[in-house]
Amino acid sequence: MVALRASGRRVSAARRLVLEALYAADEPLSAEQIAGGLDGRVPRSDLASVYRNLETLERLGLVQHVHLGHGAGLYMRAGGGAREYLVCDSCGAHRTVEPHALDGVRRLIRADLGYEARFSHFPIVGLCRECAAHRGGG
Amino acid sequence: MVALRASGRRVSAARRLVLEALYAADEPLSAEQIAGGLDGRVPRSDLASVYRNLETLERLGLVQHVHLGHGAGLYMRAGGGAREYLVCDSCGAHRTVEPHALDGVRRLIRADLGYEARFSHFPIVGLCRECAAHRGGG
DNA sequence: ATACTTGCAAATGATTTGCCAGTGT
DNA sequence: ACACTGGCAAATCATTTGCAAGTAT
Repeated sequence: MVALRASGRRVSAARRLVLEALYAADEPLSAEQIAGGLDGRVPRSDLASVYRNLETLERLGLVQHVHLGHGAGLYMRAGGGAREYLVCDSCGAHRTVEPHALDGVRRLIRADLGYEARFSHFPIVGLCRECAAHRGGG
Repeated sequence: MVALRASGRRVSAARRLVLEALYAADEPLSAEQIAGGLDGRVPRSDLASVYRNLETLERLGLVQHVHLGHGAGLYMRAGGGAREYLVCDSCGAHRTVEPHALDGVRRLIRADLGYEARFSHFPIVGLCRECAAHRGGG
């Protein structure tokens, strides 16, 4: 909230709603879930406003989003609670890992390719151990 | 084409168009580019048909697609000519690498996380060497 | 001849934009 | 008071689907 005020933006009810939803969730949420419109509930904020606010908050570095597959983007708080994702191409399962679990991988990518890799926007896609065992290379 | 016939599908002009476009291109193409409708040209095949054919060809393993950012999916031939992608979050540049350039990374991911990673559907996103040098961690 | 395919139109899903009324500071 | 915001409707973009007519085998 401080960051919002500092940037000259206002702290409105709709923005509170977005931030509270993201801080309460232990999974990344779609814009529609954040609006409150899923599970047959009546949306507590307009979808368009949610998207606008997510964009604002993302620009301020308070929020980030991932694309786990072909569906809607999923939003989560940035910083402390952020996770990185692995999704299985075969069974569709997705699993989160703490950022430091990928530190070695990032280091190797930096050494091999000169890239400072982030796995926060797109997940690492592949075969999980079980599916790889069952189907081999795919 | 052989694979098409073998699967009971037909070899139509529209399918030839898709495959020829993908084999001729040295960059992955959007469905719209494949249809021929970009650059003010008149499409030579309907977009819906292109999408249907891309899906068919992808299911047969002849084609694959990537999402380099938020825009349309980009299609390329699978197998021999396929590349993997690195995109820079900061300058937007994207660069392709031969699949084996990521073998070491894949090996490490297998060892650390038990995943058989593929970087063919989503790129590795991060900061390229230049942007990392200019802006640090981001 | 028959099942697979196409083009065209309309539907869908996600996200964005225009506009005017409402509200935080 | 005034610029920033929210809600609502309509627009946009990428992709999918229904259907009748066309075509590869």
